[in-house]
Amino acid sequence: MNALPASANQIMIRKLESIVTLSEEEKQALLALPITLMDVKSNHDIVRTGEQPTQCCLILEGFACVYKLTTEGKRQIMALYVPGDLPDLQSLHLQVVDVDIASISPCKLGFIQHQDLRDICERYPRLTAAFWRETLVQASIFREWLLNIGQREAYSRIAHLICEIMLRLQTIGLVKDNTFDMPTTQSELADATGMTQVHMNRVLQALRADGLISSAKTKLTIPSWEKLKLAGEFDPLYLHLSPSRAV
Amino acid sequence: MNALPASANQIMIRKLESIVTLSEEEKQALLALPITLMDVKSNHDIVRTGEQPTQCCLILEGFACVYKLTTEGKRQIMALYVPGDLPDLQSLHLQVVDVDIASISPCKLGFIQHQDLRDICERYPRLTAAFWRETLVQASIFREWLLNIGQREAYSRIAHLICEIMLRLQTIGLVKDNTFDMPTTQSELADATGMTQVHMNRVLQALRADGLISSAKTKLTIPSWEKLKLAGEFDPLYLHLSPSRAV
DNA sequence: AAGCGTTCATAATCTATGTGATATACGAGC
DNA sequence: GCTCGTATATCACATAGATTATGAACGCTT
Repeated sequence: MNALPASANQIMIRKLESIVTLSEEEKQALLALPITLMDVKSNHDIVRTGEQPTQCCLILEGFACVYKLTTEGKRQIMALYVPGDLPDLQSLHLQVVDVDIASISPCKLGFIQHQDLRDICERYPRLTAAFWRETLVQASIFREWLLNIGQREAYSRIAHLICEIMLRLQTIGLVKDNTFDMPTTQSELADATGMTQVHMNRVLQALRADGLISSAKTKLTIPSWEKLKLAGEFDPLYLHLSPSRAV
Repeated sequence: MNALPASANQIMIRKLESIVTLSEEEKQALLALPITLMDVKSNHDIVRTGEQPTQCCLILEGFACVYKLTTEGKRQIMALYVPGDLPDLQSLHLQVVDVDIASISPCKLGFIQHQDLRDICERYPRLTAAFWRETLVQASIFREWLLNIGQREAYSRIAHLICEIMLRLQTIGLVKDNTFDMPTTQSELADATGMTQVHMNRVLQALRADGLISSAKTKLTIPSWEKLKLAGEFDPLYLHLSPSRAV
């Protein structure tokens, strides 16, 4: 654990402002929130099923995910988390964690004590609403993933997922020239979309062949947002972004 | 809309008590909450995408669901709601509804004004936590459904869904002799599990042949909870029931 | 009691996706 | 520059589940 730079709080503020409006006073309060930093390697378990955390995790750099395993060892990734996200905000009110949360790339994390969050929420009721709203948006994303996995075929399913990640990265300023860092393996994308790595590979190639995506190392470029959006039937309403951020 | 009987509030209290503990004072406050009653027929839209409700819906009798449609008209049911549930509690903090909510059987509904909920939450902060927690449990159920649809084969997928419904009905006292009312069509179950009605019919017959379920009209009987639980890999942790309710 | 809509059941055929195996490319450390 | 581990790419083949259709059973409504 290192010393505390101001930027961790600012990343959280920027994220919250993508879904709510904050007053100057509320921002000041958030800026004063103590955040403990930690670096983790790729594929590092951050929170495990059954734990009862006393703090929440904030992603500052890198990608993380929540997943569950079936008894046969199949893994479902239920969400991908990008900088600004609070993957286990739920633990503030659900004592026992029922999922595993892990990094899928090297990550810089921040940890915020539950007690500090409770205090700040008590003093600024609109922050309660803000954090609550954040958990509701997460739930909304789960719903959309259910639609995606349950009803869409592989091709548009992947297109939809890429649209979502791009838009979420955009709101925190991590997209430049339609290009962003996507440090996910095909295996992880497969586990996130309920398909096999082999099929993921096949379909990614189809998407490349159709000019919907192009990649170099972990950088992903979207030549035509409109075309990808169409292929993925993507409607960003479910992300509940502030009016200024909606696409 | 009819007159207000006391039972609507009590159903909500019973539901909340399955996931949190309430003080006498908090229960009194909930009992005083004005709830407007309404009866709706089967397959009636309760809330539609794009609406901005000023009230929340409470299921008192019957089953409801949230769903979304793809552009090709395929429907994914993302959740089933039973008496005690608040299907659109999210609308308290997400202005625009991004799903459709509909009854799937004749329902008795209660409506609670957002403002009344906000007032009661302000006066009793632990009720804020209770309602927030309820939305977090809903999110947890979405996550489990993702695992179910993404990774489990049809047979255990259906077994899992039936386990969940039975347990949720049990917490509000709607199961007697391992039997409960399940007014869902095979088509709706298919849409909830990401499969076709034809295949749902096949697999339901397999479950019956294996003695895991038996049905008469809309009544469903579970001869052996343990066997069904095993078939569905069912672990109720994700429902976050109060210790006394956990199975 | 005839007619109509809905649900359930069943069959034949088809296809998107899974399985398992292997090869190749890439990167990190020695 | 080699070695090992991990990620990507391919292939041949298998199958769970989709699709399309049709008939029977069961209320409702007229």
